[in-house]
Amino acid sequence: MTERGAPSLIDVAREAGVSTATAGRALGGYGKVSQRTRERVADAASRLGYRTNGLARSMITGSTQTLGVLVSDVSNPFFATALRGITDVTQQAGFEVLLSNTGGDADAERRALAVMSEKRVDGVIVAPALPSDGAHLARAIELSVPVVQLDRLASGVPSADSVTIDNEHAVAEAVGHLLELGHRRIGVITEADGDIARLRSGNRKRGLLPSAVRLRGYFSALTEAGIPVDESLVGVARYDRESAYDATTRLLELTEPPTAMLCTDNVLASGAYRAAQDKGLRMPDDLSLIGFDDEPWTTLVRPGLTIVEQPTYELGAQAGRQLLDRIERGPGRARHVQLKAKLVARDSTAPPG
Amino acid sequence: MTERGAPSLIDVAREAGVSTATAGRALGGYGKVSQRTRERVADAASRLGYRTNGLARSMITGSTQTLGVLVSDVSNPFFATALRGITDVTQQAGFEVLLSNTGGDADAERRALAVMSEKRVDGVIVAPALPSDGAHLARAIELSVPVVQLDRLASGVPSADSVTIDNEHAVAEAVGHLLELGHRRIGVITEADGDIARLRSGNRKRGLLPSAVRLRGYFSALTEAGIPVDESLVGVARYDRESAYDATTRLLELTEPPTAMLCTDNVLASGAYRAAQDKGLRMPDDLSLIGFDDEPWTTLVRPGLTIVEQPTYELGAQAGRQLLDRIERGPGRARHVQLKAKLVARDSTAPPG
DNA sequence: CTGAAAGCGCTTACAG
DNA sequence: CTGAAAGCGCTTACAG
Repeated sequence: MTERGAPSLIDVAREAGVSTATAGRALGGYGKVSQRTRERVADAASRLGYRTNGLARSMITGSTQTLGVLVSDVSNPFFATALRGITDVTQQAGFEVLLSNTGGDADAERRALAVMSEKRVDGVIVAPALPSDGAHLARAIELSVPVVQLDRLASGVPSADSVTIDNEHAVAEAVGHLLELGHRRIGVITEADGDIARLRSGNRKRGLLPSAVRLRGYFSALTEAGIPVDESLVGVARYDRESAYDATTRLLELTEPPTAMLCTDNVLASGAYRAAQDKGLRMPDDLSLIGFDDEPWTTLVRPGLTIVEQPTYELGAQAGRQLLDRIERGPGRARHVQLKAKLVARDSTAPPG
Repeated sequence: MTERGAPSLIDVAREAGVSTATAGRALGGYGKVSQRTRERVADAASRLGYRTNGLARSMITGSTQTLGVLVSDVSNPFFATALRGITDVTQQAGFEVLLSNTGGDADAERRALAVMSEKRVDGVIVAPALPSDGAHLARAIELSVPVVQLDRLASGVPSADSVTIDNEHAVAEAVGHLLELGHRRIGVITEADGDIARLRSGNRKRGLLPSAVRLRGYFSALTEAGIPVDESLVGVARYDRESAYDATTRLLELTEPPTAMLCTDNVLASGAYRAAQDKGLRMPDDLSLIGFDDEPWTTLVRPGLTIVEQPTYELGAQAGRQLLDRIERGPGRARHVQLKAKLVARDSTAPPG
């Protein structure tokens, strides 16, 4: 947008009768300028309708005051809320946010990261689409673009900061709640793909989607309670409502259906809730259900949904703070912040009927 | 992020044994280069780990391939979904999106617009926080930053394109639906502030928030049906669930309460729905309710909520297309696209009990 | 406090 | 097809 005849610092300097260096200092708030010339320059600038060219400035200062945010889908309430947390914190500090939707596609994420890097963002917050491969993130850090991971940890990026929730603990609490109520056949709806057997045996913290970490939490909570895991109670869905609906229906049609179910995510929970409704089940008598995330609908439905409440906004805000901090301090030992999620018991859970 | 020792085009050129002009042409995909040198330059670039400096490029080409988006709150599902529409269309065309939350504050919007303008965005999509004053938008257009208005029309910006829905028609349909069912005492929950009397008499299309336009639609639909407007049935709320809850409760406690209600927005609708539930009213027998926007919860609750369905994603996508188009074509007569909203009747509306 | 000059890293006419 | 030179609009040492 270098429009025809947009005034430059040269024009302002001439109008004010000073050098461009002085004009720049007066307008940019750096260096020393006398009160008088500052005013004279300001007047000249406003007379000419001068706007600083941020591109030129950034090229010299090495800072664009711009941050990149990479998520799979802003229209997902989880990311929308986290994003609000990010922007509130970073705008406050004078940074703008460049947003990219990856659609959960690792290649799209790589490309977007490259573009942001060419645009010289000062740092990046990313919810890695494919946590198992963080090579592109590691490369960004090498090029001295600070990276903060949000909601999930990629493997192969030892030096990237992160903000996540304690998923294992959160799920343990949820399963514990159901166990206390007396449930023994507890199902789970999850988008975790891949090899369940390996997931059960493994114990790495990185490289997994939250759904997978939560699924593992489910396995270990049951195991610790001495309840053998029944894989027919694991309903794997794609990441959408419809698929969760189908997976739930399948579980409910088992000859020995679960008396309670846990969903590893809010999108899946809404599909599951609907499926239970359509099946004609009364919650919590016929089925206890636990979802994730405290969205408005969870208290609007009857019964109100028992959920694992994530501090979603705070997750984003914290990621923003960490990135600002990292930009200020420069490279260093990675800091991993883990926020607590907590169970909010409502009316969709009760002892098995 | 001009990190120490990041290779520049000069380094690549030297490594490849060509001039920087040639290196630039080979890497940037402009001008003519022979196959052989193109390869040689590409090799040199990858050997050095070269990344184009987009800042320098933009300064010369006059284009940043970046668009600004200004909304009040990304965590509002309406804006989140519209934003997804915007980014899908514009990323596809090679543009990135700079996002700013104004919190509905006109000053914040002005500041954010100024910053984006300094960062030399190629254009801007904005849902004006204060439609009654579009002076800053007009100024942006003068500086040749194309502006597309989303969801609402500011006054004083004759040359800005826009994408909105036909609110008057949408509301007329909703009210018509209730009238057909036999309702005569129809309330409304709205965030429209200001002077209701003036709103009723006026007929300008610009300068109003969607809520206000919808409220006016409600007035005229009733008037056309020969039903006198009862201002005690107009529940004015701030823009949040709690306030909508209170406003709804107030209407329901009238000695002659409405038999049906319309909410001018999804946030307000969720507050109203809850209020009706808490009041112990059975919908639709005791009260018919209509909301806005087809959000997941509206089909999860019982009864399912009758709504005015906006093409939210498409609203954003269309705004994106229009902005791209405007950037390509340059200034010209403003184009105003109006999308249709449609009534989706579900179970929250029925004849008065 | 102020200015002349150099330079950030590219692309663009202009020649060849 | 390729190169030398100018220039985009700023900020930054370096002198004064």
